[in-house]
Amino acid sequence: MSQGIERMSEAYHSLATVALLSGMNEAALKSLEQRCRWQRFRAQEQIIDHDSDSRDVYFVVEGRVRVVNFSLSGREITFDEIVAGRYFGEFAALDGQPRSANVIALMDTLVASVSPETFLNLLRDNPGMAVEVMQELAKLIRASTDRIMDLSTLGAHNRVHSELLREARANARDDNTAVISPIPVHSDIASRVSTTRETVARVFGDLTKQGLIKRGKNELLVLNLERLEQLVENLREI
Amino acid sequence: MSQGIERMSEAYHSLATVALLSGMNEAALKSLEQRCRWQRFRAQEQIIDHDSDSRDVYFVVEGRVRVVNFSLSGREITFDEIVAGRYFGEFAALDGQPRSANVIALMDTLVASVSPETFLNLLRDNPGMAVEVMQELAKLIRASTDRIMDLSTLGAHNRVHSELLREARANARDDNTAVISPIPVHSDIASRVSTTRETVARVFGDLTKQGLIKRGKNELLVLNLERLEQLVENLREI
DNA sequence: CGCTTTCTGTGACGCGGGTCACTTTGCGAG
DNA sequence: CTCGCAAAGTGACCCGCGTCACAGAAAGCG
Repeated sequence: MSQGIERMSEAYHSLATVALLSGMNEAALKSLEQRCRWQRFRAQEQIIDHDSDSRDVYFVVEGRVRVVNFSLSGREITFDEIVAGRYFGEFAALDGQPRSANVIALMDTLVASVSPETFLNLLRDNPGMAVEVMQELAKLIRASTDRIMDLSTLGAHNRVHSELLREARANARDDNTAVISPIPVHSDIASRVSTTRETVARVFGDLTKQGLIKRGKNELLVLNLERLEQLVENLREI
Repeated sequence: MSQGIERMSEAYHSLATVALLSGMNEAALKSLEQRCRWQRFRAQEQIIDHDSDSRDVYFVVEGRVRVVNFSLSGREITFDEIVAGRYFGEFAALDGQPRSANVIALMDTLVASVSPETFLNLLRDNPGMAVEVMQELAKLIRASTDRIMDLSTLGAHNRVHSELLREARANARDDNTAVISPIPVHSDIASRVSTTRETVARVFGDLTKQGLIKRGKNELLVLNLERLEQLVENLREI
């Protein structure tokens, strides 16, 4: 139902930017490129629907996508974001079960998809690739267990702190500050840590008052990374 | 620090009951059996500590183990239980990262462990096995995302309902009832759905009053599976 | 450049459920 | 049988945070 629009299949592009496939030789890669279905999605377009029965694996060649689910009450839960060079949709291909979530393009995005058979053959022929996929899966599980721990033991405010800290660490500078850019939208953060937009706004307000963060023009400044870390640490201990 | 007790290494047993290894020929299996470290743990003994730096993979040959984590406040979060014939500890072996959780024996348990190198070689030599591991990992991720959804969208009471329903479905009979045996300990359920013992007791009390469940001598009777299902469905919709 | 839409910031309210503090029940050992 | 310890009930309290309801601020867009 979701993909009513007739979608033009693009000319072949290169899969050279896909990290998982970097071990393949040129010929094999070319051949794979031709067996791919190439599609372009615009921002907000849905690439995978939770209850469709496709099993294809997608490589993100350009753009960025978000993996989300919705509760029946409409609450949006974000699971992951996948950038160019990475892939998604492998669970269904691996175990043949229905899709576990929706995938939505966050911007204009170019993807190449392969059938589950193609994907599995790829893994059989390239054991190193199989190991890489397993490592990726292990990483996802670790992230999930961390999130379950957070949801089970932290309050909503502390989850926002810890999410902010994650972002900040990824953009840390060496002077105990960090610049997060562009400024994250409150409701996105809320959806990542399972709380409400309002709670995120309140927490950010508090942190601003305490001089820990500051809104810039197009960026969020974390002024004291260390204090933020302590904040998260301490609240875990209570 | 945790494993102070000098642990007798057992004589070699058979790995024939381990599903993952069922594709191996007899000779290879024998050889693997000899390269294993065989250990027996008594109930409540810790097999893997969250912050030890071992990377071994364990096959459960006899018994049953539980995968748990503790918040700094002492709250216990149960992630999984692994029965004889299955395995655990593969994340650390796959990605070389520290252990993601603790593993504790629930009863007298016999395990066989292999080094990460041995495990990875096994996967390289048996592509089918690699696929099986990937499927298993995918299954774990699916379970995790479900749990994250539950934690994010359901109240504590409903999470207990849905956990009870899961148990009941696994032991359903064809007359719309189910028998869960032995009776699950309230605090265990609480740890599985991230709530408190008290809340589980209250929910069970309510369900008993409503005639949905009943405590037997050594079993818990679910008297109306359908009504229980509706209960969970409806509460999801609100 | 004004107009609409999407974000943000805050106050007030209410209730779900965690916490504490006991009591009661159940069970296995002696 | 009864003692003792673990598990199960249950009431009272109370506070975190989700919900509702607006009022500003920004940011697209025609």
